[in-house]
Amino acid sequence: MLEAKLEQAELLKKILDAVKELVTDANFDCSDEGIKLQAMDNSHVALVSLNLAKTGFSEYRCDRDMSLGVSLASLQKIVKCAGNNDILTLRADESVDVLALLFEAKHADRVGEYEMKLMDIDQEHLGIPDTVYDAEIDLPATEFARIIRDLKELGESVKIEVSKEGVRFSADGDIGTASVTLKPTDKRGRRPDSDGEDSDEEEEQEDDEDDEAEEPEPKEEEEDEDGDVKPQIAASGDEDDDAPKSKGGKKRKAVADSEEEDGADENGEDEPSPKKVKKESGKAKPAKKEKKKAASKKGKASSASSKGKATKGKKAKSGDEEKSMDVRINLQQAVALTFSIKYLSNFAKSTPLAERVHLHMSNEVPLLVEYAFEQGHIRYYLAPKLQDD
Amino acid sequence: MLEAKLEQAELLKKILDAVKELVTDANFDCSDEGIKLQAMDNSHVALVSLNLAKTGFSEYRCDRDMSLGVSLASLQKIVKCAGNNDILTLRADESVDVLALLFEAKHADRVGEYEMKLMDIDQEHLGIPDTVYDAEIDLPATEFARIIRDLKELGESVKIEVSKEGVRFSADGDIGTASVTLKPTDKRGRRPDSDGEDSDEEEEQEDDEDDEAEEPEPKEEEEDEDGDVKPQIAASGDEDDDAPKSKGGKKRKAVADSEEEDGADENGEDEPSPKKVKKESGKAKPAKKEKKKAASKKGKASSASSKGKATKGKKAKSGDEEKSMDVRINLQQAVALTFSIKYLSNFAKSTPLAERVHLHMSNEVPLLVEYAFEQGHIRYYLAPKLQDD
DNA sequence: CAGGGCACGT
DNA sequence: ACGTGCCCTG
Repeated sequence: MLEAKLEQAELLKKILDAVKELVTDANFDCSDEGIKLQAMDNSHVALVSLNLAKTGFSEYRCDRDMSLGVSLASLQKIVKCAGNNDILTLRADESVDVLALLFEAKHADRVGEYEMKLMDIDQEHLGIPDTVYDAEIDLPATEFARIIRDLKELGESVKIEVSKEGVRFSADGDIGTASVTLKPTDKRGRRPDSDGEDSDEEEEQEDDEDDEAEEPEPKEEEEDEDGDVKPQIAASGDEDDDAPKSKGGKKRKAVADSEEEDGADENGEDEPSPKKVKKESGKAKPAKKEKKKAASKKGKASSASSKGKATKGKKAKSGDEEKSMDVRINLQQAVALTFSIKYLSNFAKSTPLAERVHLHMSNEVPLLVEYAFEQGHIRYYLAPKLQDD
Repeated sequence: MLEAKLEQAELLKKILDAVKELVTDANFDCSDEGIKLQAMDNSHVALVSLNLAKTGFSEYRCDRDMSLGVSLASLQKIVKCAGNNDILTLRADESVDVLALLFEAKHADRVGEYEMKLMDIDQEHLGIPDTVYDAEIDLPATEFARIIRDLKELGESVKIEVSKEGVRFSADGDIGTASVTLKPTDKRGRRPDSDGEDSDEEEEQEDDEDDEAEEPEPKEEEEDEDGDVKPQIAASGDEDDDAPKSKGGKKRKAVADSEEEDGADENGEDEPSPKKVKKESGKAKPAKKEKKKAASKKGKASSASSKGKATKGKKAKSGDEEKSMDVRINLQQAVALTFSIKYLSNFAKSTPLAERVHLHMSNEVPLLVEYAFEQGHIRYYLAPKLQDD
């Protein structure tokens, strides 16, 4: 029996928008860790890996591992029936032949119940090799999307070159050549913008304990970002992509942290309670509600924007890194790889899911493009083209 | 070697939007005067003449005249990769087989470098005959666009009739007939602020100072407007690029005259126009405020205003008249001509480039439609249809 | 001014 | 699916 409650149906909408063109049918693998989806794209060139952590749900229960074979198009049709701010509950029983979806408007008095037939999909669960990446680039997702969109006009392949000086995306085609160069923002983790906001909140220390102090370090905030994070990121990219083991501090903090803290503060409330209100002031999740009214019309927005501000309380750094326009490059070794723009363009459809995107590259190895969000992440892998000239 | 820097990439975007449907490939003729483009439209019916003055660039250098054969579609693709506010630099070396474009975001750290292959286009450089136009109409570009757009729905041809009373655009087709009449705004530039939309040509009875009686002014203004003001309208069309030859002759009235007047305003008048001075003062004072308000509401406004000073550097008043919603008609002789709406509709794509458009007409002679902006202008020429019934 | 949503049309 | 135009918001 699976029962998972998502506070905002919008998340699922965005995920489906992001992935549906790459993958039309896939298994949602549910375990007590959360829900994962892993699949090759239809042309078997790229790999998509979605992870929704248990902690990303306001309620989560999965008695037994189960694989739900879903037609993404069908699921999308149904999910579109939910309001962006509806509370979405997924439910499946042992039979695994049907997925029930429940949409509840926040103000109640409107309930949608849907059932979707499931299908059998034989899933080739390919392990993703552990890789230590030579270059990691952390940039605004919109910037990445823009570059890819632009270059797509001129050619079919992008060459991505990373060096100390910056990242250079280039393409050429019939009409000419193009290149866009991004210079890294100041090396240090310093964020140029006003981090003042985050200060207002409570314990930044808290995260330490969550982290398990795997990395003993004094000034975690900036450090982890620039310094120690990269190995972790790579590590987390292993086959089960988010193995609970030694996950990167950064992600964990952003997600688990907030959740746990939530519970801690209020003694593990799973559901909305009056007290929550108080917490909300500081919390990320709550903030969304506020947003909602504003967002109601727009439909989108809330998550990302609220994140930046609302999240700040906890990991100041996490909030910051999410919102800034910085370009960060972490480089072990210069890298130059060529990829099919078409796929990158598809990956970029995940832009609405996160403020920033992380590119991980090593020569000769598939590129990893990651969009991390509060409840989990989407990762894409794409093998480079051979001719890197 | 050509190197030209445009402060706002947006200008080039707009130009390409405006022209690309009429002309798909054309030579950009670069000289130390600036950059010009002249071409027949694809069906060889209309003529397009673009002029970007050297002074329109924040930096301009052209050692040697050169003709860059450009595919406008390709150029547009590339220019779309620039942000509207990016600084755009065009560069071409002697080889003239490639045009380099550099886009720099104002805040830096993002640089786009593009190269476009050039082509050989044998250009028939047709001289544009000097013409003294019998009728000149100066009206808001949006108004013109609106009329053309509306009439296009009903027929394929527009008849444009200009008389003392105003301009009348009419068309007819299967479903019926249509006509829009614009009455010239009150002589001295009075403008009713209350005009609702551009759509309706308001037949204001504002002959008097209805707007703001606050300004009691001598009648002479009106007359002089009628009498000698028209030259001013012409004046806004700067010295002509298109027909550099013998402007002296017939053109003198429309063009040369205006030039002189320019000077006249500043110092002494070359030609008798005693009232002129007075007129200016009159104009300047009363209506100004109102107009401004109206313009702001429209939203576009500002940009073109600069033209006034850049182009002519005349009085402040000129700036004012540029942004107003006034319709000015300068008439030597009544004119009635018929044109293909399709072309006018294409010309109207230049609307984003300027607040106002100037129509110059004489019987039996091609219509000249001009959009003047800070950095230069675009002119279109279109021969009338024969049946002027 | 830029970005994002939305409805539209190709 | 994608590009476009329009409107609104930050």
